[in-house]
Amino acid sequence: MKSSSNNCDLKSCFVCRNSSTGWLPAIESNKKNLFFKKGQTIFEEDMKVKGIYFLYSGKAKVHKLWGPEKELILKFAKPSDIIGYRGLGNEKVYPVTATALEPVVVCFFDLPFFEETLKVNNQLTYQLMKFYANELQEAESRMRDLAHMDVKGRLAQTLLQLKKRFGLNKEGFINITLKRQDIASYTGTTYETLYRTIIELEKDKIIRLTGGKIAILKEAKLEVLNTYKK
Amino acid sequence: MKSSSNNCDLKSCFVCRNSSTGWLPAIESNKKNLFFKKGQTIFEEDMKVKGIYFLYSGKAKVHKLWGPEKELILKFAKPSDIIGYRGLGNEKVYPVTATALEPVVVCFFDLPFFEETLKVNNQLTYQLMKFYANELQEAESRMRDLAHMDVKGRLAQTLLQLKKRFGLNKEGFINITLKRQDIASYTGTTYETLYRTIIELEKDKIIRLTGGKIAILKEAKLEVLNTYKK
DNA sequence: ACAAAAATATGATTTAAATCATATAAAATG
DNA sequence: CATTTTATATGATTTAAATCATATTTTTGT
Repeated sequence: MKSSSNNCDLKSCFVCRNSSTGWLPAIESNKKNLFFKKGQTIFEEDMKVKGIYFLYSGKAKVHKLWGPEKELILKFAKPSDIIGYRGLGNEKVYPVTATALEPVVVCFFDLPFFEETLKVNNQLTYQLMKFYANELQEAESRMRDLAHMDVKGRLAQTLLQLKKRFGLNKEGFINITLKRQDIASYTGTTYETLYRTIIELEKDKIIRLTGGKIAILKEAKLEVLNTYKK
Repeated sequence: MKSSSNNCDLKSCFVCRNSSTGWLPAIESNKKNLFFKKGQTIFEEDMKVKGIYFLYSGKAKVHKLWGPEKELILKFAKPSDIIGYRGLGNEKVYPVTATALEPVVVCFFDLPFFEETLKVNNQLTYQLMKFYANELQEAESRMRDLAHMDVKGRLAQTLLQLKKRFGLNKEGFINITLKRQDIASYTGTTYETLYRTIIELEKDKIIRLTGGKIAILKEAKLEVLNTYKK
């Protein structure tokens, strides 16, 4: 993990977009750019919160552990996403781990500076509140789905969300490469069950799998799977 | 549902506690007290957001539907709790339903007034942001548990949370009366499975069940059940 | 380039929990 | 108060998904 400070453009991330122009120099001089390679931990569950991170380039996963060998992935993050914000509640430790899925550059603000920034940028606080409200709604929807929807439906949802979030490349494949295990951990199932289910979707020509990439062939069918039925 | 306007004390709810004293008269003249009887819907999933509610007296459940006959209960609310705040994101419809579990009085602010209140009370916005951050952490923990913890562990957690949230009465029973179905819907399981599991805890003398009330006899055992094991 | 480690691929088996079915008790309602 | 509705209680059966086991392919580190 190297460190530098001239990288982020002061335009794209959540803080920069929602702070007053007068505050940008303060951001400029307080931000730190950090570099992580694939597989490296950006911050870790139960560690003391040091600050807040913004993804500048690369992709990462935000996950919660369950015992030594299970996890639930909460979020796949892409450039300009906030990560570490979950640590802003009353607890002073991160409730999640963030791991780089590819080489990653983040923009980091330590907690004192970030709290200062919130204090002098009410608009930022307001937007952050709204952001949390949306995240909460999403989390609660997924809670309901984990409780009641079957794996196939949840996998359909995962694929639709990935498409929405990461878009498609020129060949029409979803623009992120994930291990099967990570897809399983996001969907809330085991590797084996995920494997069988995804193969089933492929056999039914609803999706196409090539070299770790996924293309959605029949989006409408995924939408149906993702809905209450019977 | 009757309506009045002199009921809430301008002290206990989240908005009153976090607004400047100068703003209290505005709150006074804009709040509406609404009355609901047991079983009545306070607001409903997919309905246009009208405003934000604070429980003044009584208890309520906040739940999300799954098809016509399943649901997941997200929250049991008690006096001074905010409900309806989940509607503050980008969507203009409530993502959840709120239903009175007993006779309920709520304090209601319409959305324009509430947004105005946020604008002139930065401290309130900041506290609300923190509140959301905590709710999000809780929701994500429960997500992980729904994905990986068994019903017995989740029931243990439910009971511990209910105790923490509603306290005990003089006889040492948790201060809320719930139908088995509601406990099941909160725990994320079916009535039958909940029934068998709760009876098992009773047989093991970990809890005591009398007249719809629940007493925790061996809290430590519930804590253990609620943890990763094996 | 090669060994070791990680990821994928699948079949077989087990298990937790959902579903189905039905009886009884308690509560709400005209 | 009688009746309909709602909640509780339990046994039997089915099913989805986890677990176990193992072979093959692909990556990665040295």
